[in-house]
Amino acid sequence: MANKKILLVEDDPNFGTVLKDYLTLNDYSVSHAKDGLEGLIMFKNDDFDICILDVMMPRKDGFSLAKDIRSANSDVPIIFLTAKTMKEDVLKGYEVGADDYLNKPFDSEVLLYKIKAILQRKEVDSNTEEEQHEFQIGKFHLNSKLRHLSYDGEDPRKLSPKENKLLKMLALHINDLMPRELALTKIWRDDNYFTSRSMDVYIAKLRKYLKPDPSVEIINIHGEGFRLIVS
Amino acid sequence: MANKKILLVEDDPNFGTVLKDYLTLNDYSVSHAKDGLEGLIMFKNDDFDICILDVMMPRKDGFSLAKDIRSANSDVPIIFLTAKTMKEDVLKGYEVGADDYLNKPFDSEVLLYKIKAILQRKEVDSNTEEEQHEFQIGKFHLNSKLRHLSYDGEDPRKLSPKENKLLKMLALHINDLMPRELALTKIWRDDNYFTSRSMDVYIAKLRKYLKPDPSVEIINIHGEGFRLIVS
DNA sequence: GATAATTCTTAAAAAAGTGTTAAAAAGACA
DNA sequence: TGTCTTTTTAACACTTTTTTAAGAATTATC
Repeated sequence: MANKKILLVEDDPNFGTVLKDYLTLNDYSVSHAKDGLEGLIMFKNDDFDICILDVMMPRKDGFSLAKDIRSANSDVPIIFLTAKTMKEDVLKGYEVGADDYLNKPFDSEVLLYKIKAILQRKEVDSNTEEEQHEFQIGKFHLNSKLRHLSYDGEDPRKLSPKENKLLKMLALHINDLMPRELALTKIWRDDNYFTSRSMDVYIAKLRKYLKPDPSVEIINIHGEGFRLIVS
Repeated sequence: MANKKILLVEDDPNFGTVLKDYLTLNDYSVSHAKDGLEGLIMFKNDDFDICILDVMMPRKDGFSLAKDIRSANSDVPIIFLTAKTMKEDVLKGYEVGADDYLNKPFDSEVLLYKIKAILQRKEVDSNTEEEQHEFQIGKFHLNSKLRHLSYDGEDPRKLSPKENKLLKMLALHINDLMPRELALTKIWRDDNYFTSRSMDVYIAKLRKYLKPDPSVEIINIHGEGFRLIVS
C-alpha cells in the first residue's frame, strides 16, 4: 500500500522540518518546499494526495500558490496553516477552495486527523477516476487492476504488485523509452544502487513471463532505461 | 433547487435561536432541536443535508448523537460546535466521523463558508446514485438493509453490522477488486495494522457463510484487497 | 584491448501480508 | 446487573513479495 504523498510548503525552517519529520513518522511521504515558488515547481513535477500550505511566505504566499494549483486543474485537497486568526484570511482560504484550516500553534495530532478525514472523503472520487488498466502487449493481455497477465486467452498468471506496476509502466511507453529513473521514482520511490538492482531483477522476471511471444521483447538502453517492443 | 436542510442541535436557547435565524436568512431550511434526544428523533423523521451539533448538551451529548446518526447508516456531514478547545474532544469528533469542527465563539460567516464547502463536496457523490441494498451473489441473496443473507431461498442468516457492510462492499465490486483501503476507511474509519487484522477475521467469517455455494469465492489479491467472484 | 560502469541472472535471506482459531474486551439490552 | 452479541486483539502457521548478494556478461570509454 503506497504511502500518501503530502506537499508541505512552509518557510520557517525549524517548524517545517519538525512537521515534515512528524508526518513522515506517521507514514506519509512528505516533500517539503521552502516557499511558494518552490512549492509550485514541486507540485508540477509530482502527484500529491494533499497539500499543506503556510499562508504567509516570501516570494509567493499560500493563497497565491493555492490559486495556481487550482488553475492547474487540480482538485487536490488543501489545508492552510496560518499564524493568526484573521477572518478575512479564513474566508479567502475557503474561496480559493481550501478543504480545511488550522491556526498556529496547532496540535499536530489534530492535523493528522484532519489529513486522515480529508483523504477518506476523497477516496470515493479517486476510485471513480479513470485510469487505464487494460493493455494489449502482442499476444499478451495485462489487466493491471487485477494484476493478471494472460497469454493468448489462456488462464491468467498473477503478477506481484511491483511486477504489475513495472509492466504497466513499460506498456504505457510501449515501443518507446521508459526511463529507469521514472520507474524508480514512481514505483520504488527512491533512486539508488539497491533499488536499481531490484528493478533489474524484476525486468528479468518480466522477460521470463513474456517469453512465449517472440514478437514481444524488453530491451535495455544502456544507461537510459528500457523499451518494451512489439514487432 | 430546494433549500438545503440543516439539523441544528443546540441546547442554549438564545444562541440556538440566533444561529437558526442567521442560517435561515442565508437560505437554509433549519430544524432546531434543543437536546441530543430531540435531535435524534428529528433526524429519524426527516432527511437532512447537514448536521450541526453542539458537543455539550443534556440528555445526550453531541458525540453520542453523532454515533447514533452514523449507526443509522447515514453518512450525512456533521459539524461539531464546542465551547473549548479540548484536544480529546476534537480527536473524538474525528473518530466519530466529523466533517468539521468549530470552537465557540466562532464567526458565523466562517460557519457559512464551511457549510458551503462541505455541501459542495458532497454534491459530487450524492449525484452518483442512490443506494443499492439487494444483491444476488451466486445462490445467495443479500438484503443489506435487513442484514439478511439467505442461501437458495432458505431461511436467512442475520449478519452483524460489520459483516453486512463488508459483504455489501464486496458485492458492489463483484468480480472486481475491492481495495483493502476502501473497506478500512469506509467501514472501519481507520487504516492501520489492527483494523486490517480485524478485517481479515471478517473475511474468514464471510468465507464460512458463503461455503455452501462452491461457485462463490472471496479471493485475496496480495497487498491490494479482495475479490468476490462468482463463476 | 583494457578498464570501468552497467546490466543479467539465479538463489537465498528478509520482510510483508494473510488465514484461521480462540480468547478478551467492548457494547447492547433487558 | 448479568447475558448475549459484536468487535478487537493475540497467536501461530503459512504464503507471497521484495531485497540483497554474487558472479557472469555486456556495453561504453579511453
